[in-house]
Amino acid sequence: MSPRSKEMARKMRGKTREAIISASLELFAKHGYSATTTEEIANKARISKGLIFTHFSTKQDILFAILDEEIERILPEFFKENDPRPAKEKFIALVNSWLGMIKNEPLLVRLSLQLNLDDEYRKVLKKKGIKYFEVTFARLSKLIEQLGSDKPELDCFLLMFVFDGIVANYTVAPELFPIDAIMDHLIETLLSRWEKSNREEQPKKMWSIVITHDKKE
Amino acid sequence: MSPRSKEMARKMRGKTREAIISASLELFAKHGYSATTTEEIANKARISKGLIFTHFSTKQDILFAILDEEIERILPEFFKENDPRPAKEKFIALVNSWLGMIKNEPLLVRLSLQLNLDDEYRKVLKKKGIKYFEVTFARLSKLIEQLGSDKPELDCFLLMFVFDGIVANYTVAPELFPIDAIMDHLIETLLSRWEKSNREEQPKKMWSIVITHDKKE
Amino acid sequence: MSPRSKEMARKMRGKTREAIISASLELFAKHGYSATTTEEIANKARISKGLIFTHFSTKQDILFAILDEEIERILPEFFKENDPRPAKEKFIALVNSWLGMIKNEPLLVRLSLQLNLDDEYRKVLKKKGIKYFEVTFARLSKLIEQLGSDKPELDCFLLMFVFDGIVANYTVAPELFPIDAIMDHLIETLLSRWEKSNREEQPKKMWSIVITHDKKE
Amino acid sequence: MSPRSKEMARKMRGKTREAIISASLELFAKHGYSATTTEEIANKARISKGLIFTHFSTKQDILFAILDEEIERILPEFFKENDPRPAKEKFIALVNSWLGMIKNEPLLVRLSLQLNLDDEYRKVLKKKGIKYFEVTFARLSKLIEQLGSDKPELDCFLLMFVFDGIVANYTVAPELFPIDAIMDHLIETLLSRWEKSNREEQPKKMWSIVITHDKKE
DNA sequence: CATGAATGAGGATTCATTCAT
DNA sequence: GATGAATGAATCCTCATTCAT
Repeated sequence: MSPRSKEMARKMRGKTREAIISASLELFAKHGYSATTTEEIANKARISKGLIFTHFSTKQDILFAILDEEIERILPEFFKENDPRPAKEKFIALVNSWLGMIKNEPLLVRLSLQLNLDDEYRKVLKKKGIKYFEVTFARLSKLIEQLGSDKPELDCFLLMFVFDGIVANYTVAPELFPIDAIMDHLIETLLSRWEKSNREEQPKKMWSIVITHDKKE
Repeated sequence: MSPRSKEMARKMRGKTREAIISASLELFAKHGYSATTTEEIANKARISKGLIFTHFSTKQDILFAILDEEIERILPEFFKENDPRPAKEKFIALVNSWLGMIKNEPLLVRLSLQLNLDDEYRKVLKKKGIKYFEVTFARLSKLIEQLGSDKPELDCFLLMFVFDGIVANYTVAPELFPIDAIMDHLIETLLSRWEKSNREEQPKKMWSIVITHDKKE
Repeated sequence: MSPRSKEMARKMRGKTREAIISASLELFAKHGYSATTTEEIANKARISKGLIFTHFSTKQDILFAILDEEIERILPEFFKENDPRPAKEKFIALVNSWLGMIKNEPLLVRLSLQLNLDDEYRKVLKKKGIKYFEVTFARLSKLIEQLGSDKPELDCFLLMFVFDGIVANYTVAPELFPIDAIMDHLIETLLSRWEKSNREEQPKKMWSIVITHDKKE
Repeated sequence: MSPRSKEMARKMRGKTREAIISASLELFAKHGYSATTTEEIANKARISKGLIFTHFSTKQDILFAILDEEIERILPEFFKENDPRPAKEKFIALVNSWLGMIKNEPLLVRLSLQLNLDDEYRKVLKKKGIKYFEVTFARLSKLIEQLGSDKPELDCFLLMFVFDGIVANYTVAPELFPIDAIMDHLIETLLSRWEKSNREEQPKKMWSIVITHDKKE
């Protein structure tokens, strides 16, 4: 008799929206954004194709919503300022939260990595995530410096590469990579080096890159 | 047709084929396989759309040809057996050749990483590259062990993650990442640790992962 | 439900119905029937989309209701029989009421003209308005004859063309066309000619159509 | 063996383009732009749906091409300057060419009239046809003045209304309207009036518009 | 071999209409 | 009656692939 209450309607919309985003995230992450069809999204979300477009005006908008909302949801963790703990604890906490993010949101980080490999979407990603990256890099390298590294920026790049490597491998086949042990091992290696590097001489350069041939074009 | 013109034709075909593969590789690597159209390939290769299909029966065949032929072209380097040099030299050579591959064939490794992130193509990739991965992993971890690592497999994973991280970043924006210095730094760190690890006690575990919340669904 | 509330309901229904018809008429007339969506109608009528379909079973039914009810509302004026006034007064009254209709119901006549230009809807229109047209034509040409025209049918066509021309122009940009002056001028011209044509000789044919080229197809 | 010659290819494209434009013109004119589907166009043009979009990037582009190219093709006739003939001949020639246009290009003028009734497309039409209208109006009213009319602008409007009325009726049912006779009659009426108006007094105003009721809203 | 016009299945998006509340 | 979420057929448009030349 009475119309569906506003409250109810809003709840329905929210639920559907969630379903679309969740289905899209999984499909985008696993099959790629371009290769995912709106029909697949509708099927996975168990809704009709048309309903998608009452929530998002284009397929691309779903992607942007994921980036905006989901990444927003993930990031705050990295921005805790005024952490009073000693550098080492903060460093370990940061690494932990990073690794935790990969474990908790494998689809999101997998999608991010994919988009980062795409000339078109890397720009979008950069715009949305730029502060995150810069702040993280700045904070992390400062922490590393406080921990005794003589080359904090190189160590910082190294960590970030390792994280991307983990994303590239663990998120697609978690059972194959003992990432906790690997990270344990890396962190121990780094911390022990940094502790020593205060007292010790750096070793000489022991190797160098040899480019065997140049890529024609 | 005289034999000569037949040969000419083959050479032309070879050239066209090369052009298609080269154009496709670049486009696939930069915009993704799905997002690349055959028209874009034809334009970049400066041929007509139809000609593509006298060389490849489907778009997917171009991708497979890239994987088969190009990856084949890159890999042999890693399979030199019976290298008489000492372990450290061999290790450094291997790392070098790996890094060289990234620098020489950024498009190829970028594409490989992309495909690895795709549920469908990862299988294809695995089929084609499986021996490469296993052999490399086995050989590398053995080398690492010989160099004194007490956890050669973890170190090996670490190195492979770093390489994927380099691919994920350097191949899309080479100017931003001083990968030589970073690798230098990593190798030094590892080698110096391995050298010491024979004599020294391992540090206690200093950290651990804490998963803050589980992903619903 | 008490009779009173039933009546209320009918009144409400009537109001909603009116709102739908009024909104539809404006949108159909300005953007075309096909280009108008039910959502636009609902928005303009300030009701929900679903409510439209408790009053009309299809979008086309709204159009038919407009044609049936609104045109019905407009037409009776033209059918006053037994008007005892002299022919000239009746003629002027008819022209006046016609012009008044264009001014009072620009949307309705604009929509009618549009539908008349559409092969599919012209039939519908014809069915609904056929008597109107025939009766008007018959009556008007008879009046014109009484006023002294030697070619009452041609004059009648002429008048009807002018009216359509007015609809085609005035209803979309009323500020640009001084239709009163134009009609004044036309009526004077016609009346003065008819008055004279009783006494005078008709002029010879002074011109003729030359079709310069036929449309290929 | 050899590829289709450029010449040949261009001819094919041109033919297909013509077919699309011709089919679209007919369908747009008869069923309306919005109500015409690309599938109908393809069917009528006897081509596949996809081929349409190698010639026009959107359905709207077909419409614009029709307006640009076809109207361009029709108009020059009206712009012959420096016609040395006397005013009356020029006037009759202009009316003739106008009527000829309606007879030769009924679809085009019918479509134009339709678009003129649409708020959105009237703007487009105005932009494309603006000079045509202004120039025609200016020239025609000047001619009419030379022919002795004391109200050349009103007569000019009148003529243009009649033409729109002809378009609105003749183009949809040519068999019903003896437009040659009607125009004959109109032109005679006008010419004879203009000839007399030099000598005679104007008749008094014999009628006036009475608006019976104002449109609500 | 080479071209590019042509095809048609498939993908994104729209929209009249239905339905649970 | 009233709402607006939901549906799915229809529509516009894309693109891998074919084919006549």
